Amino acid sequence: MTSIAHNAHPKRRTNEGAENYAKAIYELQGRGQETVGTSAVAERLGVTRASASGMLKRLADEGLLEYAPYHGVRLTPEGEQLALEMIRHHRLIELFLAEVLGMPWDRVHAEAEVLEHHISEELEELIAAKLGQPASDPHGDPIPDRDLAIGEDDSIALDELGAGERGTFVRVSDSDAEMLRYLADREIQPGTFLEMTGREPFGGPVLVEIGGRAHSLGSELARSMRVERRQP
Amino acid sequence: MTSIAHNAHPKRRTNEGAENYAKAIYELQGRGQETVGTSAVAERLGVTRASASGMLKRLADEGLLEYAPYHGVRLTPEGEQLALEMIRHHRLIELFLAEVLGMPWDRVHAEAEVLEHHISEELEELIAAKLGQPASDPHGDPIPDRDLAIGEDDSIALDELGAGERGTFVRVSDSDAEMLRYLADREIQPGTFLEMTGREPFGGPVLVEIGGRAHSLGSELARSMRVERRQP
DNA sequence: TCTATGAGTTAGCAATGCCTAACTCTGGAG
DNA sequence: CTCCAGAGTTAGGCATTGCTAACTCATAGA
Repeated sequence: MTSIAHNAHPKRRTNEGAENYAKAIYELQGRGQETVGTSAVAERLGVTRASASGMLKRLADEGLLEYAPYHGVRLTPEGEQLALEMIRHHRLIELFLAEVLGMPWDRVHAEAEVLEHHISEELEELIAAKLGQPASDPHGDPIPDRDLAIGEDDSIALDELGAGERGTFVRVSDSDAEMLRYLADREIQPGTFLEMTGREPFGGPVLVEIGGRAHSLGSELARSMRVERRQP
Repeated sequence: MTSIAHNAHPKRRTNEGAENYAKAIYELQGRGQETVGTSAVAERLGVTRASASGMLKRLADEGLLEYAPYHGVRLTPEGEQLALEMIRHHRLIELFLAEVLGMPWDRVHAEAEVLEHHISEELEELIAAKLGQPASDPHGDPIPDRDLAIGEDDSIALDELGAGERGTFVRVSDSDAEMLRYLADREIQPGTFLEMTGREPFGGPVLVEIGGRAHSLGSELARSMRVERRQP
């Protein structure tokens, strides 16, 4: 008699907490080797400092990060692998939802944020295959490959581009749906060439020309958009 | 300043427990109005009786089921809605994985079991649209429609078919991967016509003819396969 | 150097959901 | 009608992950 529990969830050890923290820390760490503070992690994840502090301590015990009390954390190689795995899931899912199911650009992030923790390795591979092993998601963010290698990012904020300089818009944060809708409405997508024509002072908008049309982009937006400088 | 926590998970109150219990009870209740026992629920979900007992009490407090201590539970209309919502998710996901991503028949169940709790209403609708609002999943199970109405099931177990009777194989439980592989190997799928030619006594195999070929199917399998009797 | 302030931590509690151990109830055999 | 076996429940834990309240630490300004 091979009676099997119909809906048995084998060893569903919920790694979701660790996965979210690892991803948040990875994104906050940036290129540098700087440590990340408890408050920054807490704000990013929308929890209190106390909650983050407790969690960071636990994740350090698990070997996912180096933790110097009162002095911040840094991911260990294992922690970084975990973060990259989640980022790969997230971006593959975003692209899949947009390409295959036609979900609007500004809504894929929220869906991917949940699903990234629940797809199997097999499904990840099927999605990647369906999309032809893509190198970047619909927002222009690079997708780590199967071995979790990720291209170096030499982009700068649009904000940092000098007047008269040209560049290619490469990506934008995927987490602000309003910003994404604004850009989509103006047909500004990753890959677009642009020229910085000038800027208003005192936090005023940035003036760019894209495809022959002049746009005036708010300073907050100009800080979120990443561009690759084009040498003249 | 509309600073937003990047990865904030709004009100992620984990309904997953309730969803799994509701689904299990729905499936155990069958057509009838009989109540379902604590042990049956516990076995189905692979938890102890004590765990199930506590959970049933809590779900009753939440209005998902009627609970008479020592006398079993029955879903309330709200509980049934919840169960049907999960069943719709589950079966749409199974079909989607098989049709769109080419995942093998015997592996879609496990993946759907997890994902069913995590897709948004919007994604559910996009999947249903992509599949053309399908009426049944790859195992032949009916999919509740958008309003959660589900076709009445007048199928019987293959086991109950008399010798010489004919029928259409309509579905099989999706939860035993080995059984599914066995059937797939023999090209026996929902929709196939068959004729019961006889059976061995004392729990022996059932003899059926399918597409001109004779098959001898184990009694456990014959109890899991559902057929619609064909009037001569 | 001293201290206030903000960053960080600890303590104690809550909700979910599972466990084992020990109890009680129900219903059928005698 | 009684009693017992098995079904069901309660009690007491543990792990996860969040919270508030109250504490400590680090450091920059005076």
